[in-house]
Amino acid sequence: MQTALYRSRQAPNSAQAVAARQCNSLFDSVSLLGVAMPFAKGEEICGENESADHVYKVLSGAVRTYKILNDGRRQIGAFYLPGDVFGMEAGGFHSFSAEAIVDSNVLMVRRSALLAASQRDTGVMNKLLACTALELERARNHALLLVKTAQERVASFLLEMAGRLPGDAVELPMCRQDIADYLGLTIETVSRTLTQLGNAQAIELPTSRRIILRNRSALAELNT
Amino acid sequence: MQTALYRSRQAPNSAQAVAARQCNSLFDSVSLLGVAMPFAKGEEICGENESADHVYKVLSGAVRTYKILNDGRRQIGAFYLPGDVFGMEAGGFHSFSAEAIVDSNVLMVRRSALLAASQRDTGVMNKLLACTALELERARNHALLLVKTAQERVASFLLEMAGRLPGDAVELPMCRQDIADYLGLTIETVSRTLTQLGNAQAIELPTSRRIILRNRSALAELNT
DNA sequence: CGGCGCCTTGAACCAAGTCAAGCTCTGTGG
DNA sequence: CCACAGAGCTTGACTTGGTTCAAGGCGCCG
Repeated sequence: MQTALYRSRQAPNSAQAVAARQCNSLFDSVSLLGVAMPFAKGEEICGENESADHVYKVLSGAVRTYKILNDGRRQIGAFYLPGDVFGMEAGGFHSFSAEAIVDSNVLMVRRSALLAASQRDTGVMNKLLACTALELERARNHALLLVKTAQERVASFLLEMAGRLPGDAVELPMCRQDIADYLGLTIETVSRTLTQLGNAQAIELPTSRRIILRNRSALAELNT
Repeated sequence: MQTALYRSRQAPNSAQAVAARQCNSLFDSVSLLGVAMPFAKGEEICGENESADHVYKVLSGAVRTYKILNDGRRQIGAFYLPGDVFGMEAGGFHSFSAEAIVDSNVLMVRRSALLAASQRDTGVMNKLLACTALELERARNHALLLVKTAQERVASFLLEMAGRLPGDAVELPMCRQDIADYLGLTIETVSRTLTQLGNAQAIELPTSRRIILRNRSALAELNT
C-alpha cells in the first residue's frame, strides 16, 4: 500500500500506478486465507524449483529473488518492498529463490486458495492479472537496464528505489553485493560509480546505505 | 535453462508448456472479433507509447518488438513467431514498438473486445493470465541472458529459436543486427561467436540464415 | 556482370572485471 | 571507555572481453 501511495505522488493515474495499486490490494480480499510469517535477515523464503505452494506479500522489511548461474554468479531478479507481492509464477514451480534481505514479515497465502478465489471472483482475477502485468513491466525494465553502461544502470536503480521508498533520502535495505548482482556489475564498479555520481553532485552519500538524490534530472538523463 | 517452448518438446505437460498452449489458443474463442492484416517486411505494426487499442497474434512470418534508447541504440525486447500473441501490455499504452521482420500476417483483436470477453468468460480470462505469465517468463529469461558472456548469449538464443521453430536446422527470419540488438551485443561479436561455435563443431552454418545444431548439449552447457 | 545488402574478419581501443590493499563502521569483550 | 575483530565498502593498478573502426568477401537480383 505504501508503494502505491508513494508512486501516486508522481503519476497518480498512470497505468502502472493503477496496476500497482490493484496489485498491492490483491490480498485484501483473501488475506484471511493468509498467515503472516517472520523471516530473519538472510533466511530463505522459498527455493528455486520448489513447488510453488504459496504466493507472498511483503508486510515489512525487504526481499530479494535470485538465481545462481552455472558459473556460480548470483543474479538477483527483483527486490520486493512492503506492499509488494511476489511468487506469482506461471507454472507450478518457483523460477527464483527468495530470501529476506533484512528481518521481515511476509504474508503467505496458499496458491490453491488464491486460484480458487480468482475463479469465483472476477475482482480477484483482475488483480491477479494486474499483478502479473506489473511484474512483466518490471522484468522488461530490468532487461533494459542490463544493456546500459554502469553509470546508467546505477542511476536507474537509484531512481527506481527512490520511487518505491518514501522521501528523497533513500535508506537502502540491501548491501552493495545485492545491488551489483541486480545490475549485472561487480561490487567494485557499483562502488566506483556511486562515488562518481557523488563527485558529480548528482547524489550525496551520508553513509553507505543512505543516499540522497540531489539532482534527479541528471540521473534521469542517464536513464531513458 | 530452456525456454518454455523448447521445454514443451521434451516435457509436453510441463506447466509452462500448458501456459504456452493456453496462450496460443487465446484468440480461438474470440477470433471472430479479430481481423487478419498483412504487414510487409520492415513495416510498423504499432508504435511505442501509442495507445494500445489492439492485441496481436502472429499468423505467419515473424515480428520483433523494440525500444530506441537515448543513445540511439535499439534494444529488441522479443521475437514473435506464428502462434505467438503480443501487445498484451499492462497499461493502456504499448511499451515497445513492433515491426514485421519478414512479410507477415497478423491477427488484430480490439483490446476492449478482449477485455469485455474476459469479464464474461473465465476461460478467456485464464488464457489472458497464462499469456501474460508466459511473457513474464520470457522477459525474465531475456534478462538472465543479458548478464552472460557473448558465447552464452548466442548459445541461449540458438536453443531458444530451435525450440520455437520446427526441425534441427533453424531458418532464422532475422538478420544479424536483430540478433545483436536482442542479445545486447554488436553485430561483429555475434558474427565472430557464431564462427567460433562453428569451429567448435557445436553448430553448422550452411548459409548465414540457416543454422544446424550439431551438439545441443555443448550449447546447453553454455546456457544454464 | 555489376551493384548493393549483409556478413565476416582483423587490429586497436576501452569500459568493466580482477586482484590486492586499505579504510570505516559496528559490535564485543577486556 | 577503549581495543580489537570482522564485515562491508572504497580505491588503485592491471587485465580482458567486447566494441569500434576499417577493410574485404559473399550472395542475390536486376
